[in-house]
Amino acid sequence: MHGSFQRSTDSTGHMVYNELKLRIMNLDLPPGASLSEKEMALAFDVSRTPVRESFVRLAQEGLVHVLPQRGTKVALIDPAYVEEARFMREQLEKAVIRLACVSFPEEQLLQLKHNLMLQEESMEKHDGKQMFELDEAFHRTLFEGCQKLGIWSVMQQMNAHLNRSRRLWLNASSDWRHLYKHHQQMAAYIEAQDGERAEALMQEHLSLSITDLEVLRAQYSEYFIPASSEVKKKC
Amino acid sequence: MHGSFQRSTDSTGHMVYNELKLRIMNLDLPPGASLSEKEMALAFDVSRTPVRESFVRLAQEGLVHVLPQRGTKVALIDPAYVEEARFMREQLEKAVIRLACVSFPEEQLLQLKHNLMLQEESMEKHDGKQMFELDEAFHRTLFEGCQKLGIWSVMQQMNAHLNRSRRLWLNASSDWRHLYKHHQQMAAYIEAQDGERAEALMQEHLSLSITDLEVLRAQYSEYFIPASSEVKKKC
DNA sequence: ACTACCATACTACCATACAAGTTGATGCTC
DNA sequence: GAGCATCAACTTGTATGGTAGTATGGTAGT
Repeated sequence: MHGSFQRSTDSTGHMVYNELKLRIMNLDLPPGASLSEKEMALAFDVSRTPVRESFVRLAQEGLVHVLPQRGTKVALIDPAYVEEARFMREQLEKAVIRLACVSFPEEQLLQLKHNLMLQEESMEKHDGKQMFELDEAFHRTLFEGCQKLGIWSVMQQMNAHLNRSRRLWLNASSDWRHLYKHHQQMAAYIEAQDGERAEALMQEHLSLSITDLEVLRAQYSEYFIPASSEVKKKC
Repeated sequence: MHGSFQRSTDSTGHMVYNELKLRIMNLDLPPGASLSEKEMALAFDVSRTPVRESFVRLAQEGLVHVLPQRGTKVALIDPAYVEEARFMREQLEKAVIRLACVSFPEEQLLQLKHNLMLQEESMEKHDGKQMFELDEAFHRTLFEGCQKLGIWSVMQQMNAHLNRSRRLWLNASSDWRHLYKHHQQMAAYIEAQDGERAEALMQEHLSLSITDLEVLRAQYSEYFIPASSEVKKKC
């Protein structure tokens, strides 16, 4: 899904797409930033065509908004979508970890444990960026072990809003050790096949994702869509 | 999401995209069918550029597969994805109808009842196509009432595989009256705020989606990805 | 009859040129 | 000076030509 099956580095178009997506998710291209086909074409030293292609892809994922004859902007973070994404993850991850507690392949279990080791290292180095990526990888492995990678893929799309706000959150302070302990215990519950406790833990774990959303909205107001109900979302 | 916020009929590219997507979901363009930028450009009497754009969009949604320098084909239905989509819908729709039983706007409730009336009419006319669309609209309204339309949108992407197989199913025989009764009872449970029964009913309702999947696979084998584990999916 | 090879007719990909619309500033009119 | 028209500098949208890679079918050689 999402073209993920195709080599991502094949064509120029895919390279530009991957690069832009990376920058957007890293907030290197902040929400609301103006893009331009021509400008990007110059920066990447390619023609407008592959750049335009990547814009189409990104627009399809809701990461940018193309305003005909007016310009292309990085999509603002929509608080409504952030909550929806959190809700979606909660339901799906609870169901998945329950499956994992019934049966989970050895290979992915080892991968989880290896991931946990790397998380320890990252915490010691206070490497927030890597910690974020390991967190992603951990949850992804859960879906992989349950043969639900397709669901993970489409979830990532809605996560575009949630993850960017989490990215802001980690810039502030984040209690990584707390999340790490959760992950560690999840792996233990899976091995012990304790679905009940695992599901409850997952719910608690994901609740932390947006606890401080209102704080973030106040601090980085220019990155979010105004809550006003009369303002259309397509800005 | 999915560019749904933009006028769908504005540019030539969007028109081509919408038209192709419609034909694919209606199985008018069957799984495995070969497309061609040039051919489509001639058929729609436009240049290759907007056609190419639409291919990129469709590829991003997993509806077509673009093989560089080889051609573009309508994606085969992946049985694994069909099951994943069913699982995903089950989890999310169960959660949503539970929310609906706590609080549900009057406007959407009326919409549900109106939809049910139309379903009766369609059944009398034995109009399977319209019945299918009304079914879609019914479930969509549930999400709308719970302010979870974003989730509905991304779910539609994974549903591309599930819905096409359901489309095959309705070509055979389908017990629409059974599904209608389910829908009717759901509305009743929502009004009575009986979340427990509503969730159970939803689970039963969605289980019917793929009961005969194996039969379909046998009957329309050329539309599905071979189950063989050694064959790569990217064909 | 069979195989290796090569020409041809496709394909998607990229670059470029042109068209159409929006925005904002500038200068003119009142 | 305030307001309006006009124009210039952007933007994305579309059309087209050329390029490289692939599959196919016919042909020459065995």
